[in-house]
Amino acid sequence: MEIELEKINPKFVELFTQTYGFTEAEFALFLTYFKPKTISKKDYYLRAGEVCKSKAYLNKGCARNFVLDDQGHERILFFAFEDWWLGDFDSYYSGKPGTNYVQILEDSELLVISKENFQKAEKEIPKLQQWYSSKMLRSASASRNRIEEMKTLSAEERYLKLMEQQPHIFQRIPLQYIACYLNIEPQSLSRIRHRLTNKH
Amino acid sequence: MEIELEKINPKFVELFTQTYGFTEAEFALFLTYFKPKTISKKDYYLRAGEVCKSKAYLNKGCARNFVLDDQGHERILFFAFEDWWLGDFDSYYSGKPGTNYVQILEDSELLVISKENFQKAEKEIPKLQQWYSSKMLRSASASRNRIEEMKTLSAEERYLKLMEQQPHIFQRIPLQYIACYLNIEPQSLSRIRHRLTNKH
DNA sequence: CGTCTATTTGAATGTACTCAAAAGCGGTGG
DNA sequence: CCACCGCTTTTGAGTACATTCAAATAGACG
Repeated sequence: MEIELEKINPKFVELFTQTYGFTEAEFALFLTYFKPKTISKKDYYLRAGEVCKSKAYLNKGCARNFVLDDQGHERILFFAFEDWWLGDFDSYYSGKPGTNYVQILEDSELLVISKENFQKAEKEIPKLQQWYSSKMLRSASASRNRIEEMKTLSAEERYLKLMEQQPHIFQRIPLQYIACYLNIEPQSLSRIRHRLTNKH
Repeated sequence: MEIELEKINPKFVELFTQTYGFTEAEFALFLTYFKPKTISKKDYYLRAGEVCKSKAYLNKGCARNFVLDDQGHERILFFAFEDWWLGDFDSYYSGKPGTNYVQILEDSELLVISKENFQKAEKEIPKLQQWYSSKMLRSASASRNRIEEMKTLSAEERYLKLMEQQPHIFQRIPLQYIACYLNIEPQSLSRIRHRLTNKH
């Protein structure tokens, strides 16, 4: 199955051709390693217990990445939108069954590249390594920042910060999931929102 | 200044010669890039605002890595002991001034390697890259796990988990710092400990 | 011994929680 | 188009955990 260039998010093309300087030939080769895949709302790209054997570029749609805690409650680690990559980092690199669920929240289009194909691509296009080691760095750095936020901020402050930094989330994600992401009970989030709107 | 092999933590030697298969010559070369440094209790290896231009192996002693939050309160990210590496990851890789303080808690011996020397070493000993990309992975993974803990566990549970997983910390680190690390007020930690000892 | 810091104890407060139920919203089928 | 069902969000009441402010006690160091 061929991937049609017109249907690909321009950011994808830009990332590899501009930022990482792929030649046209390299980019075309790189693309051949991907397979398009569509997943419907509420279905899963990945479940805990599975080994994550591919990276998936989220071309269109959105998803949530969560784990289950000891009591079986969902804990949302992050939401993914267009131009994000889906997967379970730890499982992908360790080759062991992972703990992450990736559930699709809107009918989505993915570009999936298997681990084998990615490794081939890496050998043929060494620039690829720069891309993912910088991605790794940013991911580690983002994790550290999120720890800080969870430790430092009150529920209300976490809500306000999210509103300020990623207001688009509120356009597409149900409040209950946002509450879970912020580690607030849905009832409490509702009260916080009530309090804030009545303040002014 | 030469580094005396006998004074180096055997784990350091083992890591590079065994785990990463450095030849004797490679290891000897690698060592020449390091400079020993001693820092006294309460002094700093690194302060916020400085650019982190080196990696430091903590050969002996211990340290705490912290940042200041918006209100100027210290937030301890982790403690470092023998066989850890000190620095500000983000600043090191970005080349920009960092946010981390690294304060020495016991008179310590470091082996310091500058960014330039490390880059030289990388070129001469390609195996080195494997080492730090796997270090990066583990660090990112550890960060994600800590997010989970902070979100999921109560103050008492966080305390008990630390007691179970890293009891040695309590031998060397003042309770106030442990409280800060666990994101608990020192008074609350004291009460938790009181409650738990009286339970039995 | 005196000073400074760390730890403990006391009392009052508040934030976010739990349990419970009502209201709102969206989709489906009659 | 309306009625019903399921799911999301809001509202209410009571509770618990950890906090703050304040002060006492204990420990470390010169």
